Amino acid sequence: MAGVSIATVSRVINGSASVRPDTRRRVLEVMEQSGYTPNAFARGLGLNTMQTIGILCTDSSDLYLAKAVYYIEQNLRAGGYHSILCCTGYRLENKKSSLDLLLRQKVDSVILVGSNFIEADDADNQYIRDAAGQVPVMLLNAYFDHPNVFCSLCDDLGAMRQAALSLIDSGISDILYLYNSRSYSGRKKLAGFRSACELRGLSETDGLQQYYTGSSADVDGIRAFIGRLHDEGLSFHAVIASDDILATAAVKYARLSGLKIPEELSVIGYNNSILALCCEPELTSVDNRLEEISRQLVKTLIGTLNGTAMPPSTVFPGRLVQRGTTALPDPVQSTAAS
Amino acid sequence: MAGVSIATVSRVINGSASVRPDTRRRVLEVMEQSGYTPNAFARGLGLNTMQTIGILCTDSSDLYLAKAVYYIEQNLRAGGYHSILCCTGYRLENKKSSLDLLLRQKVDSVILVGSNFIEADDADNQYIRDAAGQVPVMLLNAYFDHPNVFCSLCDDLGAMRQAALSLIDSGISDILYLYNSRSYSGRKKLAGFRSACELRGLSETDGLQQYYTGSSADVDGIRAFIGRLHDEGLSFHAVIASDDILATAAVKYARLSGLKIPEELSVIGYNNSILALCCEPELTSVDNRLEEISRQLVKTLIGTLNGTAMPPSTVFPGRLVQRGTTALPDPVQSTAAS
DNA sequence: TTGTATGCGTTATCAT
DNA sequence: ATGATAACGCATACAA
Repeated sequence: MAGVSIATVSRVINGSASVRPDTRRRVLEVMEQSGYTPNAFARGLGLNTMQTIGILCTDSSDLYLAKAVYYIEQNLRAGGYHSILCCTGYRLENKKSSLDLLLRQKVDSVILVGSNFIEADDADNQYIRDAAGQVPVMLLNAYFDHPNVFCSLCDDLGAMRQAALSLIDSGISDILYLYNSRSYSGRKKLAGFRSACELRGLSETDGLQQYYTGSSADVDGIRAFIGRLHDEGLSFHAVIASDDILATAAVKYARLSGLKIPEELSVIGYNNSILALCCEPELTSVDNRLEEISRQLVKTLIGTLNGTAMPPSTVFPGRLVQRGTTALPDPVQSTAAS
Repeated sequence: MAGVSIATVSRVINGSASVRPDTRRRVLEVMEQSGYTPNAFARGLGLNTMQTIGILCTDSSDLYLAKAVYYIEQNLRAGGYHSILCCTGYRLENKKSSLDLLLRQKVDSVILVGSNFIEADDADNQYIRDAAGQVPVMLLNAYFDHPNVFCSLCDDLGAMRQAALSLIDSGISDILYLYNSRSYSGRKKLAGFRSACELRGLSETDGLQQYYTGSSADVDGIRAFIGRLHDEGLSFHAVIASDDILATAAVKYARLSGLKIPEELSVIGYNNSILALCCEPELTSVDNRLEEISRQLVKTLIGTLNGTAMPPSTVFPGRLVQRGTTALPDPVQSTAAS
């Protein structure tokens, strides 16, 4: 002790104005040379917060989710918050128990990364409503209308519709839509594709909307799946995929079938990930503004925690980044993957 | 309160044996219907732990590091620990301050993911020694000999040497070694390549060891870099890369130059990542056993925290997974990327 | 088997 | 401007 009471030390730590400059200096000096550090647990107990946010995601090794987690963590830390990560997998029970685990740990908020947390059957979303009763619940790229639930997302429907319209208007009417997720976002993308078809009067496209059930890591399996579709008589001159990896597989399919890209087969992916650049030719892909929606999410969160009223939902437009797998007129300027 | 003292409640929570079954039942019942939850902060203060591990990594959106973080988090949670993630970037100052941040948060241990935390100048590693004075420090795929520092890693040197030897013994002596990291692991891989060259009497290969300084996300830039090397007169019939993305760029270079793979150019990557499967043809790549070393790391950590003596270092062998970019004799069985 | 009482290291309220 | 002291909610040593 530097001849001063515990209360004054606390005031120095928290930068209270009502402490004489030389007293502050003396205390800081002792703290320095004694290597003193405030006990975070005691602090947490007193303040009822340890400035920690729970990040839930189904699989942080997924290309897209990993980037999202990265951006979120960066922004949170810049805002003075710690990030506790929890990968839940895709089973509802695990999502629930993981969320509970975080709430018991008394995080200040939970961020649900990716739209896999919004179930199609609304009764299954009760766990989200419950959580919102305790802390602000943040949704990245998903939408859920409920008090204390905040969303930051890309207009996947609009972006996918625009991508499809671009292809259709360039003269291709037999487009295979390939998807592998029925999450909130997955449903929106599909709806966007359908919307484009309707707008252009392409009504009989059901057979051209194909759901791939296997692992998305099995690129060759996806390629074979596309090959089978063709062999079974499906005719298509373009593939729009809900994810770059599906699109990559489509490019491999074309190569192994001797189809020229984009002359005989156009391909559009989604996410504008590193995979788009690894492809040959490089993939045209929809950029869904992951960095922006992540930043906005954290901004909304911190505002909410500070008691500021924040918009319950922020939507960003997508952007089609054209590269070598399409030959669209009036191409958007190509940019590096984010 | 269910007619019982606070001490008994605590005993019930912690599963003490000395509490009558019907008392326990009564307490649990009240806890259930009142929605009681133990306060994690108070618990942390009393026990001096919140069962939390700090995970440090330079960039959790990196393909390799993201997978590592994923495996580690899975194993930690299975062991009853929470994971607090902190992405530091590549600057030493930020690594130090991030580590301090975690220690002040009173994590039970820190895990340094990837070998970017071991500096070439040993004086710069003092921050690791300091940390080891407070908590066990775990290193994933790096080596550092110091009390209370534990390592779990792949024998990158041996794996890379074996990969190079395989190529050389198949008759290719002009191999371009392409790398983009001088981390501990990066240095070991380079040493492995050099060792193979020495073993086979290929002494004049300095010009064939090329360091790429640009962003690893710039696939086309890497491809162009390789093209320049060729244009400047460098002759090579194989490329061994320290990372799958560099290898992917080499494959693109070959395609755009009209070189047949593997007849005119063989390519070997490293990490056996999803990129290896996205390539056409698929990449031969070194599997560095990320899942195993991650599991071992957490096993060692939990043992240490439980007071069990654990080996300071565990090394796993690498494994060459042969695919379409090489035509090696006696091929190892091809498997899916992990 | 159960209850009482103390300590954990802060923050915050109230005096001084 | 500073000190004394009461929470904060649990675990635990000790008493019963």
